Amino acid sequence: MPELPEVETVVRSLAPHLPGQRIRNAEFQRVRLLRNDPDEAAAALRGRRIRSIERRGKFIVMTLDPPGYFIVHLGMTGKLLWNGDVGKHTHAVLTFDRGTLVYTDPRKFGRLHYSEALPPALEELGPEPLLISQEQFIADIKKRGARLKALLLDQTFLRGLGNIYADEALFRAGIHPLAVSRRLTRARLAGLHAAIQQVLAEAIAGKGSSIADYVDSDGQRGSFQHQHRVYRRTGEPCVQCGATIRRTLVTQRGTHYCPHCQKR
DNA sequence: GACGATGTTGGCAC
DNA sequence: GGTGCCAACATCGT
Repeated sequence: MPELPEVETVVRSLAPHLPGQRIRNAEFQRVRLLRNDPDEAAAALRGRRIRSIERRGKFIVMTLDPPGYFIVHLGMTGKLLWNGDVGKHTHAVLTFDRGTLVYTDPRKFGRLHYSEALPPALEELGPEPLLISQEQFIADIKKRGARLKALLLDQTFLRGLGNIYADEALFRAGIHPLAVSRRLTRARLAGLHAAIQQVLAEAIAGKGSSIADYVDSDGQRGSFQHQHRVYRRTGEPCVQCGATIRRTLVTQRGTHYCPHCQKR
């Protein structure tokens, strides 16, 4: 479900509620997505305060006081709901003085993790796409020989892009998803850098894309799905040239592109 | 009812 | 070390 713009939206919707609040109680189901023992995680969280909540790539990091981290990754179908309903797919509930934080995830691809230190997966993330300079971005890509879309999805290369925004950025830059990274010209890579930053900024402004069930912590859907130019538009006309949008597979992921606007 | 698709990523093979 | 494939899971559309 959630890529950078969706996770950013969830974090922004939680920021007014969480910082400063003390965790009165924590309850976890015994499910694979919790990295800890449920009882140990609950015991570790009880009594601690949330000092801050921030996004790192697609991870949500809550810094605690006394020190520690509670880390959430929403996977494909994870939701963090403020005062949300507890249901069949609820795996965790944190109770505060002034509300509850409910984690729900039907497919269980998400991750919940209490940790004393920042886990390696977070340390190994690549740069933030909204912060990386054009020069650095071009230099990094020039070192790699992967197909460009696979590289954009690699979180250790760049943090935060997923299937939707990789397709949308490649379309805006006019680059074929199977293009070999190091063979692209500097000019085209400069265009890709700009396209990534534009599409992410616009998607954040639209509060993310709600394809099926994505919502922020207040249960609000995003609107950016209405601005998608290629993602899930297979068979429809290209908004730029009218050619028929195609779908193929790259790294087992559905990949949408315009065969006329995105030359290899 | 079966089959294939779905916003992710980590582990394994080459 | 870089790259690519598959599995983990539930649900929905054809």
